[in-house]
Amino acid sequence: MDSVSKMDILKSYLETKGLKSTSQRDYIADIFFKTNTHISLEELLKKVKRKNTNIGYATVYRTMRLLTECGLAISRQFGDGQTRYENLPEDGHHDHIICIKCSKIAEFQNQKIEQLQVEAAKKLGFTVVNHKLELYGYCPDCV
Amino acid sequence: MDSVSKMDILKSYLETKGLKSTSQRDYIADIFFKTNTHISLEELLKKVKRKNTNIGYATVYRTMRLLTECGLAISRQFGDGQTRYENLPEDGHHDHIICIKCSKIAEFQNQKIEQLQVEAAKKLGFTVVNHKLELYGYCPDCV
DNA sequence: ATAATATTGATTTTCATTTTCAATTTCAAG
DNA sequence: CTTGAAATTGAAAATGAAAATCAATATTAT
Repeated sequence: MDSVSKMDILKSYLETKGLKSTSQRDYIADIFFKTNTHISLEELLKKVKRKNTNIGYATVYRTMRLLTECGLAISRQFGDGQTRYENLPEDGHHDHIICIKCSKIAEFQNQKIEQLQVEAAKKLGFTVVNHKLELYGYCPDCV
Repeated sequence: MDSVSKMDILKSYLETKGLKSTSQRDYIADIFFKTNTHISLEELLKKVKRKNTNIGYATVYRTMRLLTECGLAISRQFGDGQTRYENLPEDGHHDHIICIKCSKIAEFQNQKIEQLQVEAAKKLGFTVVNHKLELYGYCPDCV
């Protein structure tokens, strides 16, 4: 199972840093690994509190920093003043389109674009490993 | 001259919004259009104050919001807690491909990709104003 | 020139993030 | 199974960039 191996990566990271394993960290990480969106700390805390009322904001904050440090989470800022954390997608890649007025984020996939990227890179002698594509504009509500 | 036409775009935008043209806005925009980096408000304010001590932080802030709204600036957050503004490149748009080994940066343009982006956005009801595309991979020397 | 309206800039407010600290928990060694 | 050093927790306070406020000022159409 995927979340198991992610948990193992976390455990290894803690060990090498001389940090301790705690029920709070495990719980927060487990919830996060099951998310599929760009989740903010508030949102994650809310999810966590549903079953575990005692966990505080600071612990979620610190756990997400750890996950980011060991590469299990990607912290992103889309311009709405909130840091959001992205769980590593198990399968495919997606790109983002961000509203420059209300900061709404939509995702899309386009195989043709990915293919053209590889071709454009090849023309310059580059081999593409990874990419980041963000479109900025107006969402349907803000046009 | 390019900065003239950018200034024209700004002027048109102000007009359609019923906003007024002021010496501060013109001055800030002019300075910004000459930048080549990802500049923060603090940095821009500092540049602006060199010749025009009376302009305040708030005005720079508001001017950059305007420039962002009309697509003349791109606001970015790299994770250091500061918003930075990127000036649109003078000679049309280009994307970047970055070598993950030696950090060499090459630029490319691809009209077809841009077109597909607009289409992908339209499917979601978005109107694209600008975009950021970064490819990461190996350059010819590092393959 | 006037009046209506927008802008300015110093300041304050807001709010997400980060730090602090006393109480608690973990874990390796005895 | 203890013990104790060291890390963790969570509530609360501090931080600081971004956004809002407001009286004074500037702009623009008439």
